[in-house]
Amino acid sequence: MKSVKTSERKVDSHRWFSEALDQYLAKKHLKQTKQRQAIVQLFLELKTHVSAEALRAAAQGAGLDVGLATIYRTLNLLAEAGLAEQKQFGDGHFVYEIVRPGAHHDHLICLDCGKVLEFENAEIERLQEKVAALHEFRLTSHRLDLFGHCLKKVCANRRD
Amino acid sequence: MKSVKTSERKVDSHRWFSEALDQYLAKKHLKQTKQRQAIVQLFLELKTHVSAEALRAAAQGAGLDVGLATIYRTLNLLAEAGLAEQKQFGDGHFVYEIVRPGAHHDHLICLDCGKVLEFENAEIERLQEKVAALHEFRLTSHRLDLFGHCLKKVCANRRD
DNA sequence: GTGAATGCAAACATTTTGCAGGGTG
DNA sequence: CACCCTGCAAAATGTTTGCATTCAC
Repeated sequence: MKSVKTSERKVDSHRWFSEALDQYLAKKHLKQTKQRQAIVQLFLELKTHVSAEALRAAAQGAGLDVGLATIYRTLNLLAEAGLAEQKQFGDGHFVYEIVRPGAHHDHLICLDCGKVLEFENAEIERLQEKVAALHEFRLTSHRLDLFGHCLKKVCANRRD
Repeated sequence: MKSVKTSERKVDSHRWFSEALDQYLAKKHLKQTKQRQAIVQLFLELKTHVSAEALRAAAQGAGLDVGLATIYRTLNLLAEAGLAEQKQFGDGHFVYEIVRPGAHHDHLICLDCGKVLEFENAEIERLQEKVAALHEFRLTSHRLDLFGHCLKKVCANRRD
């Protein structure tokens, strides 16, 4: 069994996404376009908590000129396809995040440097189900954000 | 030891809030006004997850004509004073909630009828601290929202 | 009487929508 | 060649701000 080259493996790690998208587009009789591909590509590269503005900036940096409206439309499309999730942290604007099937995580946010770490905790999730059952709820999703200060030296604006 | 009358007890249950606000206003050399008192009163009566719009409607229902700007300014004042918290559930607009000292709770939100239940779970909070410690974070706050469908008959739009 | 609060309207920031023209299946 | 997609600009939404007037201390 031979190992694949790094460049190929990187492509592979995104392939499932493109395939899932193609499938969705076909099912809905929607079309593949240059802009859509570019946005998706950039979205996959930036990979975490991307805002529409950040994507537009990235697109311009890559020499592409994509309208903001198209970016919003594409992100909403991805959200409808279940491939991305719209989130909002403290302030009032949206960021988008790739949804990997079966992979859920929560967030740990540094109030000093704005860094966002992801974590998973099965026990917390189990307790959430317990709480929901107690109140006669059937859970479909949840959001858990922990806010605080990261104590590492790397924090750009640490207060000590 | 005599029991107080219900009406008195209700006033009492809000008194700490008004006193804390008075104290804050005095400290900051700010003023007490008719509108501020009215908004705070309505806020306390509506008590959970109030939007600026809802407060304006309540004010109009009570015969008062308060500008939306004043409502926003008052709510932001309460937030600065640490007496209210600005939150956002799924959609992109703010709701405000009274902060009782030392009383924290999380939310259970029905996606069908929009109802919001509050709950507390000490064990989940303990696990959060554990997660934070693991990543070298000092927590200052958190947000946990559970989304789902309430299974009770009372849900206005239940899907079954 | 000084400085803060109000109401209105205009400004703002972010996201959505309508429309004419261009591109994809 | 039908229909979707794009880009632009205008609209919509929710919140904030500037300014003249009114009000609380």
